[in-house]
Amino acid sequence: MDSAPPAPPSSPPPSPWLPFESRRRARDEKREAVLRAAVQLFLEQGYHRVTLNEVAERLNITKPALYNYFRGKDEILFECWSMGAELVDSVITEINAGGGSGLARLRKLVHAYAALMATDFGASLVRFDLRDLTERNAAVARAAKKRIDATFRRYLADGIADGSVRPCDPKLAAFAIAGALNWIGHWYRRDGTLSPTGIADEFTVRLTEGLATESRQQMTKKTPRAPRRRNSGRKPPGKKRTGGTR
Amino acid sequence: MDSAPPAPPSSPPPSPWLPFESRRRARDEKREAVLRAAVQLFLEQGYHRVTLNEVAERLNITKPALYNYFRGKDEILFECWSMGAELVDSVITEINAGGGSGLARLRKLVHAYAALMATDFGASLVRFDLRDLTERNAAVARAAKKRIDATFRRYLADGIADGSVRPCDPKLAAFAIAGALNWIGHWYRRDGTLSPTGIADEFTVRLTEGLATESRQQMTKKTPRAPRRRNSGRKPPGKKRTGGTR
DNA sequence: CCGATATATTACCAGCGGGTAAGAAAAAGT
DNA sequence: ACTTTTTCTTACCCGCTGGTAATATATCGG
Repeated sequence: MDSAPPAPPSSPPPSPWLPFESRRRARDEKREAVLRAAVQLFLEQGYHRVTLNEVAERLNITKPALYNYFRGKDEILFECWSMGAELVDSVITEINAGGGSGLARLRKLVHAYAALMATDFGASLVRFDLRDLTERNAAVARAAKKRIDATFRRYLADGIADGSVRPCDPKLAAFAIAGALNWIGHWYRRDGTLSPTGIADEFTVRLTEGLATESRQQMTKKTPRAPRRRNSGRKPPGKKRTGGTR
Repeated sequence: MDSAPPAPPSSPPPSPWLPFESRRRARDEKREAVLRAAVQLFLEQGYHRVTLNEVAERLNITKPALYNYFRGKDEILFECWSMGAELVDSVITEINAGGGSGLARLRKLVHAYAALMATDFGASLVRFDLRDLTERNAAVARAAKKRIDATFRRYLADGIADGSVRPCDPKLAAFAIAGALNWIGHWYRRDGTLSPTGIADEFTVRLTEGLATESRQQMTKKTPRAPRRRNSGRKPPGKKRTGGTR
C-alpha cells in the first residue's frame, strides 16, 4: 500500500515505453505498468476478450515483450489479483494492530474494503474468475479469500463476545456484509455520481446498523486518511508477496 | 407456434435424447433440456471454457444439432439468462399483486430473491457476463436488471413514505441489499450445509433489521414456496419472451 | 570501442472451437 | 410404399490468439 518511494524526480508518464524515449526504467516499474494496463483492460472487456496484443499495444510494445516479465496470460491475471489481495491484507493488518471492539474493527474493515472495491486492483479481487488461473495459483487465491472471510467472521464473533454486536450467525452475517461490499466492484463506475468515500461511509452505517447493540452507537468517524508514518515497525514495504507461482 | 400441449404423460428423464430411445418429444422440451444442460455447464466451468461439443455430448447429441434450436452459443447464454429473469419477474409481479407496507414487500422480495439465487437459472443472472451477448440481447438484459433494481428502490421508497422503513438513501440501500443477495449466487453450493430456505430466512432478517422503524417488527413469515412454473393463472405459458433476439 | 546481458521485434506455428455444408435418418404426411 | 419435412451426423473450414524461435537493438561494464 505505502511501499515503493513514489518516483525518482521526474514526471510519471502513463506508459514507460514512449515510442522512442528513454526506456531505461527499472524492471519492477515496467512490470507494474503491465499490470496496471492489464487490470484496466481485463475489467473493461473481460479477461477472455482481452488479447495480449492489446495489452502490449497499450504499452507501446509488442506481445512477446510481455514474456520478459510474465510467464503467460494467466500469470498476469494472477498478479493483478494479488495486488488487490495485498491491499486487503495490509488493511486487515493495520486494523488488527489497532484496538477497538469487534464492532469498531468491523466498521473499519467495511469502510476500507468498500473504498478498495472502487479501485482497479480491488475490483479485480471479485471480478476475475479464479478458474482462469493455474491450479497452483488458484489455491493461493482461495486461501487469501478464506483469510479475508475469516476476518469478517472473527470481528463479528469478537463483537458478539464483547457485547458490541447483537447475537447472530457470524457466518451468514459475514456473507451478507462481504456480499454487499463485493458487489460494489461490479457496479461502481468512476464516472458515476457516487464517490468512493461516500459509498464507504454509507455502507459502513447501512451494513452495521442492524448489528449494533445500541441503536445509535457512536460511529467512530476515524477515516484513516493518510496512514501516519507511525507503522514503521511492522510491515516492511519490501515485496511482501502473498505467495503463488507457476 | 405455442400449440404444444404441456407434455405427454410420461416420466421426464434428464435428457430426452437417450442413446437410441424414442426421440420424438416436443421441440420445446428439447430446447429446455439444452438450456438446463448448458446453464449447468456454464456455471460449473464458466462460459468460455465450455464448448458446444461438451453441451451436446451431455445430451447425447452432436454439436450441429444444437443449431436446430439456437442460432449460436451466445444465444444459448442469453436464453439461460432470460430464464432467470423470468423467474424474478414473476416473483415481482406476484408481490406487486399482493399488498403490504413497503417493508413487508421488500422482505418478501428479499426472501424470494435469496431462494432464487440458489437455483441454476437464478444464479445465471449474476454469474454470466453480459458482454458475451450480442449488443441487442445485452440491451434487453440491462433493461431487465434495471427493472429489478428499480423495484428494490421502489419498495424502499414506499417504505420510507409509509413509515415502515427508516429514512435512508434508497439507491445505496438497494445496492447494499441486492449486492448481498446477488453474492449468494457466487458462494452457494448445493452440497453445502446451508439450505436455500435457511439462507433466505436469515438474509431476510439480516438485511432489513437495520431498516425497520420498529426494532422487533413482526416478520411476516409467508414463504411463498418455490415460484412454480406453470402457474396456471397469470403468465400464459405461450412464449412470453422478455424480448431480445439476434 | 567492444563484448555480454537484458530487452524488444519480426515472423511464425499450432490448436482450439464456433460455425457451416451436404447428406443420412427419422417422423410425418398422403 | 413414396414423398416431404424435420432432425441429426459426418466432415470440414477458418480465424483467432497464446505461445515460441530466431534475431535485432539497447544498455552497461570495462
